[in-house]
Amino acid sequence: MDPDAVPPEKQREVAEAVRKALAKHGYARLTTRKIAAESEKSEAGLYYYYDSKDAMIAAFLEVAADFLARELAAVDADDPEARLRAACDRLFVRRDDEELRGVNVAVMELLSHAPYNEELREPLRTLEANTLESLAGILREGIERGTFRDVDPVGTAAFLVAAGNGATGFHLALGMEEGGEPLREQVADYVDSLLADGDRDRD
Amino acid sequence: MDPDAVPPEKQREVAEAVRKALAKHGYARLTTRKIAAESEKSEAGLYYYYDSKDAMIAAFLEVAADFLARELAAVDADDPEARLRAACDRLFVRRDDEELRGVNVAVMELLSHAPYNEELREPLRTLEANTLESLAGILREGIERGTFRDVDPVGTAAFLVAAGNGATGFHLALGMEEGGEPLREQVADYVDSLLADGDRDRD
DNA sequence: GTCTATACAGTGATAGAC
DNA sequence: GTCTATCACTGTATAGAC
Repeated sequence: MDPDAVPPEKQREVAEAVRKALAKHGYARLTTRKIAAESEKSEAGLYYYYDSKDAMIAAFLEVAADFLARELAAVDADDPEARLRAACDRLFVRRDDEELRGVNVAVMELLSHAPYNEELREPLRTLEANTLESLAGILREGIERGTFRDVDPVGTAAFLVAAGNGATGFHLALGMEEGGEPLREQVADYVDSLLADGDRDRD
Repeated sequence: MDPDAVPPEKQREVAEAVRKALAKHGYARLTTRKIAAESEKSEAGLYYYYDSKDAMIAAFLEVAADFLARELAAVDADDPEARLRAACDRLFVRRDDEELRGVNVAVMELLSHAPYNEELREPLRTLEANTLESLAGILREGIERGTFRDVDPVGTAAFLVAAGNGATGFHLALGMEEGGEPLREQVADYVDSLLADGDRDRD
């Protein structure tokens, strides 16, 4: 079936099953059987809506991207500095947040496999590009208002996204505890370094 | 066979075959047949030295960790700032470096799968811990000498490692071009922000 | 639409010849 | 030590009943 023809309710169901299966087994060990086990449907039932396993995963990525975009957009502070800090807070996922943790690690595994899987590459790019653009937008506004120094908004946003993704691998996937609760201090420090000179207070 | 009993020459051969196979197919699609195809041996030949596919991958990780550790230690500048910049240069792999690119993306994929694979977790932790300790050592020395501000060496090193890993996923695996050649400007800027106040020059 | 049953290819790993 | 042949199993995807 054409992915766009799948009823939204069914897409959400499949995406949720894929999410649970990924959190339990990881992408490299993901099978259609395991997806079905997390769903109300049988394997064949899943194939009624999706033509392949990859299509099911792509459906999950689409839902995840929407979710993340909504979360980043929901920060309603007016101050660009506060908005950037809130966005970072969301990007650097806490160890105890079971659900986000599973999703973020799964996205990292899919992302690392993107060079070998054309079908998943585009949805992953979209997800990352959304996040990047959210941060870049906040930075752009802050630069205009004089809150931030005159940095490259997109490059700086990319640096933060990369650090967030890497922290997911380092702290959540590998379980490395170095640097305490995922780099919150370092991120705060980095955001400090972006502030316009007048606004900066460092001890 | 006990992994420690494998002759070093044979381990290097298998590790090299695993590296090539990973670069071509990624971890999720890695098979013992594909490893054998990149080696001079047959599948059964590989099993003479290693008891399982995971053991072959662990052998690759061990070799990769040694290689990376040697490269980071080889930076022979005396100045901590120069050493940190050289280490970052190595951590943020360039798009055109085919070989390192393959290795780094492969390590990222394995790392993201670590929660689901006990056998690979420890070698991966060792690899990352080595890198972390290299950077932390440089930072510690620089702080003592007054080159760097009094930051947390391990936390700061973790932030840099995370950013480097994330950049691998973002730029090398996904092929996102945002921020130009993998974040070199942003990294340089971040290192600037670590310099002790007296040493800093910003425009 | 959803199921059970199944086709058919490929998987990790082993046996046994050389 | 290294090979060819092979095993038992699991993988994705489809057929056809309901």
